[in-house]
Amino acid sequence: MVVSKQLQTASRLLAGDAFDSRCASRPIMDQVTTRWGTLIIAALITGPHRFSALHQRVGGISQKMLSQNLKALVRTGLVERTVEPAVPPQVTYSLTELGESLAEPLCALLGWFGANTAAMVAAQQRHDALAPR
Amino acid sequence: MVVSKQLQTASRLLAGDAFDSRCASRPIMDQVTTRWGTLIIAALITGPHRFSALHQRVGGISQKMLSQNLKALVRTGLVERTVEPAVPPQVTYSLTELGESLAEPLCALLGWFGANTAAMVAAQQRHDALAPR
DNA sequence: CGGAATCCCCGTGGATACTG
DNA sequence: CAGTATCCACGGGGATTCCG
Repeated sequence: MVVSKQLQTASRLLAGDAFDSRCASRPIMDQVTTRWGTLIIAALITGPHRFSALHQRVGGISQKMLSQNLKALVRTGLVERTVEPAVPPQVTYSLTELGESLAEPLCALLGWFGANTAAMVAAQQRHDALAPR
Repeated sequence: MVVSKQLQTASRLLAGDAFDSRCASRPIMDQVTTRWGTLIIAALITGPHRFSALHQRVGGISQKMLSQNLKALVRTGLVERTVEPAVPPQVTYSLTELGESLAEPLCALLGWFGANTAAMVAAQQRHDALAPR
């Protein structure tokens, strides 16, 4: 494979990092790559969203998980929370610069999933057919 | 932002997909982006690995989780399991072509984490300093 | 509207021990 | 060596209710 060349170098950069269980990136990675983190970031790419807008957009998430994840993302500096004093209260979430820079590779990943999900589902079915029960 | 242009189009491709809670990609994404999935794939980029090698390399993972994740990844068609008849038994795991194509965007993401973890940790500390307790 | 708080359940995931 | 099996604890995460 041609790609493996670049990939090997890329992975070596991480060898002493991400694979170490006591690495600082672990908890952060967990937070972002967790089920909802990815989708929330992705949802914010198109621009600022209000709480309820996100709630609808992400689909399937509970308010609890949404607010929880948002808080964590704000803390990590990926998302910015903006409160506009008004009645009723109006809160807007948007990506910080850091968050936008994350969105790039993240989008690539999501794009890959969009393109290859069908193949993977097929693989699963093939696999299940061979190993009944 | 200049990037937001491309990102918007990219995310729109997913709008009807990944954000729908009943989308087929959800469970698969969960499986890959789960805590260990990412690292296992990444570990396999440098080439085939045996079970125990992976166990050491990933660092912090239990055999249970490793074998469990590997089984799932094999089922999804991302990883191939090769048994060489020998005593003692010798099993090797390697990426399939599909798995390698996934590794590309995944590596980009891991690379981003490697480069930006420091900034995020700093952001967290800043945040925590402001909100005592 | 945008959450915080409480309750509760079930799955994830670790430790340990056993098998082929 | 490469797993599988069993037990068990913790916390992720959903539903509901209440607050500013």
